Amino acid sequence: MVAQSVAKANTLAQEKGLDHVESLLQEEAPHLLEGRKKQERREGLPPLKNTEGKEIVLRFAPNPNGPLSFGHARGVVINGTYAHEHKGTLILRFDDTDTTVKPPMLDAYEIIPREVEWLLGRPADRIVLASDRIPLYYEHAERMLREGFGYICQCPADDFRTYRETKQNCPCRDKSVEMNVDGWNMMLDGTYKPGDAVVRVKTDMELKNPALRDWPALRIQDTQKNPHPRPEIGSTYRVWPLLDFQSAVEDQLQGVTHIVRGKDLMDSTRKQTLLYEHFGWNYPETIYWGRVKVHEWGGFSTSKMRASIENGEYTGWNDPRLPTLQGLQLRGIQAEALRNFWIELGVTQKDISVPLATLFSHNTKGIDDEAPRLSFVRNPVEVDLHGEIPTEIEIPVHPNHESMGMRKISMDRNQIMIEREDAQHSTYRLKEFADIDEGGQMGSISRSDKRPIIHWVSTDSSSEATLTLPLQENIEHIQGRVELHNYPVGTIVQLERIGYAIIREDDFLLMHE
RNA sequence: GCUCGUAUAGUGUAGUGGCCCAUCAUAAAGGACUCUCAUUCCUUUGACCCGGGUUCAAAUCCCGGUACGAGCACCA
Repeated sequence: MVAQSVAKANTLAQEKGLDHVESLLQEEAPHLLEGRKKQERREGLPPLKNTEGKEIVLRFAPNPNGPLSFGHARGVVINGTYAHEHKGTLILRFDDTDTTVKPPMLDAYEIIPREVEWLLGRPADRIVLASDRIPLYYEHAERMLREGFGYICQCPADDFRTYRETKQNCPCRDKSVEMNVDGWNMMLDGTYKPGDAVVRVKTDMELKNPALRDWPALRIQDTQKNPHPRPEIGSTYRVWPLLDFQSAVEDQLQGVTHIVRGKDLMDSTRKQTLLYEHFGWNYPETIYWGRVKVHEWGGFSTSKMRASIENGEYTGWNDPRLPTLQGLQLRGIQAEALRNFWIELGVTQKDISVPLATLFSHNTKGIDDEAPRLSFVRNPVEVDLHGEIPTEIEIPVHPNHESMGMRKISMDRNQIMIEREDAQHSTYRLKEFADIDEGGQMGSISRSDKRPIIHWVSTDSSSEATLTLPLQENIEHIQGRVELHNYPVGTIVQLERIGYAIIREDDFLLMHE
């Protein structure tokens, strides 16, 4: 029956078109047509679930062990954009609870908020430092012990690994509340040394996912040897929460409603959800993104970069070869380009690899209209001109915007410089000036044929200059001549037929084509 | 090994059972405009991982395979 009617409808649609069927339906059963509107392509970020009737709170939580990098920008942009779209709150939280493996960098506490503001065009709504909130985490740890869903484990890490793998309960698991409280105090007062004891969350050793079995929540660090870099914290605390515990408790304390994080933290979500169940809390709505690799950059990590900078491989965090926000900023990448780039990639869980060209194309859109044109001649060759050479030539600053005025070029010496490669041509046209015939003989002022158009500088109106190309591993410097200008350092210009570049103290830094 | 996740044009992305011989961007190729290899505009090329199943109907749901990635740290 159904099959027959559907077949009939389909033939009808094929013969007379879909519109015909629709009009028939319109007459016979208009209610079926509702909600059948052609779906528009979704723009921007996927909608957040579960947003009704509450103030939306998101957070971006980096380890302040260095300035922000390209990858961090995703966290800032996605969380910041969601917060903005929902008129909600963006928290910038420093997860600075490790003083040994990835110790925080003091400067980062100042730098990161500025970088977030640059990237979003507005500051984070609230800044939270985990290291300021240790007593709060202690309170929750104690509650965990008193209510029996946490315990002090004194097994060596290796032993516990075996228990986890073989689904055996660790002997410490059955300690009484009193023993656990005693153990906790011994962790706090220094009786236990780093490695002697940890606080674990009691989950279930039979859990299918080994990562979730009685996971560690707090441990002891030697803060005499490795003090926290913040002077006000220093060696104050010996017991420190691990990420999963600190983050989970802090999200609850801050009223975080939505978490957007990398899918490498999926098991963290599960661990933390188990903890939330113990506490009787509701875990925030969580979405994930996959790994992003940039084709041109290998695997940089903050700690690796820090080491490479310290041993002199790079000039600093703002080295243009580095995928740091500072490096990118120095290369003339606009915050808006970064925002558009990350929003376009969205929040899929796919692991992706993107070419830098995608970022550059966003950047070009933002800078082209305002970038004055300038001629830079690489490997210059002198050419003496003959004929009736005007003493001054005017060229527009920007071909699409007359309002940006003219560049005046003085030709007193009748000598120009062109690129060695262009000098191969026997005849050519000097852009915005005149045709040149063999031997530097000046020809027609108006364009007379299809000879190649090349850029050039007047020897009088140009100066020595260096163009710097930041490549993957090394930096290339090209000597040349640039036409005289008085743009300040930091101006983004377009070097004709080369690409966009940013003016620095001593050179031009090529950004991209 | 155990556990979890993802698979749509070269690269990203839209799509949640009929609107889809599949969207948009970027890249590539060609063209228009232009005294730049820029900008802008136009055109073309190009994809649902494989195999089963469910269904009248599958990119979409289910199962299996394959590939890739992640977690199993007293790092974040």
